[in-house]
Amino acid sequence: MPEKQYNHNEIEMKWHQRWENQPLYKPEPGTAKPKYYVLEMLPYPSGTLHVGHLRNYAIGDALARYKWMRGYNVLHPMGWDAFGLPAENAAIKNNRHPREWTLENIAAMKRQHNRMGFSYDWDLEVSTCEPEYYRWNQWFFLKMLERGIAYRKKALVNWCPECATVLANEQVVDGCCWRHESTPVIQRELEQWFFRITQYAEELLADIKKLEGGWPDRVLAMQRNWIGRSEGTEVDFTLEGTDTRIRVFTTRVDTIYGATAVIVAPGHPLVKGLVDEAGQKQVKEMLDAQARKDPGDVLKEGFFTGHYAVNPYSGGRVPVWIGNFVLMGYGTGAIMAVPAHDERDFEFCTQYGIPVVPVVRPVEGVLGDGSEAFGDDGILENSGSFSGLTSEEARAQMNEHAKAYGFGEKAITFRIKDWGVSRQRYWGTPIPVIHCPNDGVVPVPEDQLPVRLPLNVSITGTGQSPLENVPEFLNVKCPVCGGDARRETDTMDTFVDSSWYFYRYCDAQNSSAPFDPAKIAYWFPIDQYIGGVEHAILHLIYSRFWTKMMRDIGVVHNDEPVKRLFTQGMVIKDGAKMSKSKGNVISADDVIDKFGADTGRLFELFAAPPERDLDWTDAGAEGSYRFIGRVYRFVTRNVHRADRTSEIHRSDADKRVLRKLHQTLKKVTEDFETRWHFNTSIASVMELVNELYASESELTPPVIAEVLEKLTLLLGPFAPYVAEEMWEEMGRTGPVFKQNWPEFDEELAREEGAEVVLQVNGKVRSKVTVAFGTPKEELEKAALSDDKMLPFLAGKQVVKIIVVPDRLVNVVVKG
RNA sequence: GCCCGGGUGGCGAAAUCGGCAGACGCAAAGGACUUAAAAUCCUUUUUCGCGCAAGCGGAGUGUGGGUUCAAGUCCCACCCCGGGCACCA
Repeated sequence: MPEKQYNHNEIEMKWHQRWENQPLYKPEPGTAKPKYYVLEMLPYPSGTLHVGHLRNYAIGDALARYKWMRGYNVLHPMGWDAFGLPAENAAIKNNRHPREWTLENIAAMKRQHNRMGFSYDWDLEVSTCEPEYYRWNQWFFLKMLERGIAYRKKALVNWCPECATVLANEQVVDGCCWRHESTPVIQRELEQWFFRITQYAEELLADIKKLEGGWPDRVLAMQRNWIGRSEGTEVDFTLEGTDTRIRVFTTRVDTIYGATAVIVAPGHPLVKGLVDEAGQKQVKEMLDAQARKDPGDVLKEGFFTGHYAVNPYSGGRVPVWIGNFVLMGYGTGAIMAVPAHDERDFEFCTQYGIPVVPVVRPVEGVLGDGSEAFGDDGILENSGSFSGLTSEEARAQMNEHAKAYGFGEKAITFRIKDWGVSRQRYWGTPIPVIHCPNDGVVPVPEDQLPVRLPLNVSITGTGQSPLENVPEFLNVKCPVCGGDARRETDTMDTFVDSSWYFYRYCDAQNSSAPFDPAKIAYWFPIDQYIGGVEHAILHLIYSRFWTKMMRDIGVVHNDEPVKRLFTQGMVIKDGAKMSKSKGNVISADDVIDKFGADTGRLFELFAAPPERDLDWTDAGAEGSYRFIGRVYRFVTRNVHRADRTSEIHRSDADKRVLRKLHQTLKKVTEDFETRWHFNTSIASVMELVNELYASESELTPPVIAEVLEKLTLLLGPFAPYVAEEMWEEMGRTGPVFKQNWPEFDEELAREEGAEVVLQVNGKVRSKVTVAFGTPKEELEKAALSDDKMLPFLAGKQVVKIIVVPDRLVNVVVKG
């Protein structure tokens, strides 16, 4: 029978058409099978998928298919995050309504994903731009409002002039908006909605322990860093001649006798009362400069207020300064300056002639001899009754002291701040409250949810929320008093959407609750989440918070949403990250047209281990294409020879091929179970195919039958279209991923004999093949009498012989 | 500055527990098939030295030390690249 040439288009279109519009598989809740929830991070519908996305899904889908073949009950859903800004921008540009634009793009992306051959259950599709999704965002909002987790306050917030909206701290990158990397963020004082994520800071930090092993260390380190817990002391300095207290936060209360100034942030509430008009001006300039947060070194600047404060421990009198390097958003917004023991304070104080007073002597050395290092602990001196204590003892005692005398206490400070969720955009879930002149902030009653976005809105991109201009939306009756009231026009950050979308997947059609808790209890936590590292402190910290919040509300029972996280590497082109501005984006569509989805997927798994960055090269992809063609031709020209029932004794080639086959099965299975180094899995399948080509003519029918079947199953998770086609060529029916994963036979996989390396002083000189388990003495004897070994042993004294059975003999000689 | 990764042929990489460094692929060169080209198949390919050759020998995993019979792998110090955080008191 002649071989068939591999034509990716023909094969993929045929199966694509058969599979389209029907779920490839459906999860079966309630079976005895173990469950496996695998999920890739969801894309937003910009309409272009590139090979970076393809890689993300290729990893997830290979895993889903493998788990399915291993008999797991797999949940592998897909949905769409309707990111606000791209939708709004595109809508403005194309003069379209954002929601229409989004839905259209979602449809296009769905077709693309289908064409890539991914095994999603499309009945579970969730789009976060749908009113039904808004409903449950709003429902959660109201629950949080009841519990004080959602609250409103006037605050200095980050504002991106380009987006014309507020940004969360997590969305400010190098002082600029995360979407507009060259637009500096400015500070504005606005009335805003927040989620009290700080209430969970302690737990978010502590529970990182539960994620260790399942999440990459890098991500956990970033989260720890971001949460930024530090233990210290809050101490009140009294403003001289008044009762006013200036509270400072320090982690080094043991150095307080060396405090030679109190420095407050320019944004500190006390500043107004401390400085004159000229000073106010300076403060304002400082604030603006601080808001720009220019990356790099900012010069420390400040000025003396003319006031003094009293150190509660020493009774000493220190000047009160205003300093641009003190941040209102951290600690208490005021510090004590200890120039002898803090590098930053030193820099500031020496500049303005503020004295430097060392009070902690290093364990070795004399105080004031220059040996005291800035940050180091030591022994206290010149510190009143605390002198002589170690820094650690002193901190403990001084904390007690402050508490006893009522001027301070031990304090824990976090770097993470509450999550500002207000956005002045059209897009996003409307915040479900009403402002009434009589009743204040009134929640929208639950039975009136969802508050929908109006469709007759004009998107101008001028910066003001477009909702302000829609009277039908804006003007409502107060649910309490029935009088005229105003609807809230802020919408929620779309990171709210992505914080819990994976819960909704478990019960996507539920119209009476966000989801059925019983279904969550079955599927959660997510067994494997796959995505880019760029969400380490955005999406991944928000969704951890959201899970804990939902647990406290009582709708879920798990503490963490994701058991294992995998962060795949980026796809690089010509040494640079793909981006539109560089013009080096490889679109997934182009790859599929040229090489096919199978080749694209296979190459991306083969070219590098999945966690590492990977260089896209067309030449490399061609190699994977050739490989698929090589397999396909082998299968089609040999399929007629396959005969499982014929009884022919095995040739040497049979034995070789069977051994290689079972070694490959073992290797691929182990890679799936442990490391996910699919590059080596695929390399071993290539080795198998090379062996098949070398032995082709000598193979007997039963071995051909076994090898064709198992080779096809092996390729199923990586190249599903061609696997399906070959399965059909073999006269088999039913989707490949519904077959059982082929088990390997340890006996067949074993080499006939052990190849033992013979070394002299650690250098390989010869090799011998022996039966497995050959005793040490015999190996020694073989080594000492081996032809190639003899020249290196002649005239030398044998000092020692190391024997590792079945592996190696090392003869150590001297002289 | 602090915290994570990483550094191996011309290139992407492999070596999973301290035991043959460079699997597999790309690129390159040569050959077979072909009127020819493409496609395909086969061979060679870390590097240096010796040899007509099969082969033989030396060096080699960022640098310098160390542990060990044996180090890409473990320990110490350093250099370089990538990423994250950074007046966080």
